[in-house]
Amino acid sequence: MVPNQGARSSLTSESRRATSLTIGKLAAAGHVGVQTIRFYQHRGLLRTPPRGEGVRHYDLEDVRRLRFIRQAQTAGFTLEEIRELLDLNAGEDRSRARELAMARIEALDAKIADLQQARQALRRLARECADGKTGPCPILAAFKV
Amino acid sequence: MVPNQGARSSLTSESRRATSLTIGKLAAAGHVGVQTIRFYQHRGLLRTPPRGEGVRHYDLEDVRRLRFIRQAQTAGFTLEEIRELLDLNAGEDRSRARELAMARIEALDAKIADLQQARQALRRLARECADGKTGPCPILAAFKV
DNA sequence: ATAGGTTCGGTACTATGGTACCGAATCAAG
DNA sequence: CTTGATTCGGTACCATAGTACCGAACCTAT
Repeated sequence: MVPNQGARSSLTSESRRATSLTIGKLAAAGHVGVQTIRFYQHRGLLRTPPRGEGVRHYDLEDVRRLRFIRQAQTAGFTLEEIRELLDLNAGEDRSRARELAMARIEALDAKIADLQQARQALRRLARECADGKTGPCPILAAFKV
Repeated sequence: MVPNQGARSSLTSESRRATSLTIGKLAAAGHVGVQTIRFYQHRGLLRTPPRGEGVRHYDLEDVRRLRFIRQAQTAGFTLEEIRELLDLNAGEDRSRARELAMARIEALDAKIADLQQARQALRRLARECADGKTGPCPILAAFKV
C-alpha cells in the first residue's frame, strides 16, 4: 500500500547488506515469536523481504523497526497508529508526527494520573485491610474517591 | 455460586429497599450500557436480582458494585480478578485481599515507570521533530533508550 | 544423503471486554 | 387501552493483539 520499505531508510545500502537474519533470528532479536513477525507483516508494520530462491532475509533495519514497534506499544500506541508512525518515519510530515506524539503524551498524562490515584487507593486498602484487625476488609469502599 | 449477594452487605435491609432501579437506570448510574450490565452479571460480577412479576429491581448496593468494577478496571485488575475481589468483599480473608492489592501496586509501579519513560521519549521526539527543521523526524529513533 | 529443525503461507483459534440484534413480554404515558 | 419505550434472555458479532496448527518446501549438521 505504501511503498516506502527501505526506500528512504536512514541506513545505507551498505548496512542493509551487512546483516542477514532469518525470520527466527529477527523474532529472537525482538523478543517476539515468529508468528508475531508474520502478523506484523500482514498488518503492514514490517516489510516482507523478497524471497529469491530460498528463505527471506532480514536486516538490522528490520530489527530496529521491530524494537520500535514494541516500545511504541508500551507508550500506548495501537498497532494501527504505529503503522502510521512507521510510514511517517520516511516522510516529511513533521506536523503529523508531532500531532501523534503530543496526543499520546496527553493520553499518557491522563493515564499516569489515573494509575497513581488507583495506587493510592490500593495502598489505603492494603493498610486498612492489614492482618490483626478483624472482620471483612472494606474492599468495595477501596475507591471511594 | 457464591451466595454473598447482600447477605453481608454493608447496607442495611433498610437502604436495600430504599431504592429501586431498573437495569437501564443502573446502567446510567454506572455510565455503562445495559448490555454491559448483563455481561457483568453473566461473568458473576453483578447479581441478577429475583424477578417477581415484572422486571428486575436493582439498588444502591448494585450501583456501588458497578462503580467499584469500573474503578478497579482503571487500576488494571481484570474482570476475573475483580470478581474475586467482590467475592472477597463479604468474607474474612484479609490476607488474600492484601495479596491482590499488593501485587497490583507492584504492577502499577512498573507500568507507571514504563509510561513515564515513554512520555520522556515522546517529548524528546516532539521537540526534535519541531517544524522549522527540515527532513524527516527521527521517529524510529524515538525510543533509543 | 538423510534426519531433524526452520521457513513458508494459509486458515483457524484464543483471550479480553464488550456490542448488536432478536422476538416476546412488560411497562409507562397519553 | 393503545402506542412507544424498556426489559428479558438468548445468540451472534466486534476489535485488539496475538497464538496455534497445517502440509509442503527448504536448510543444516552429521
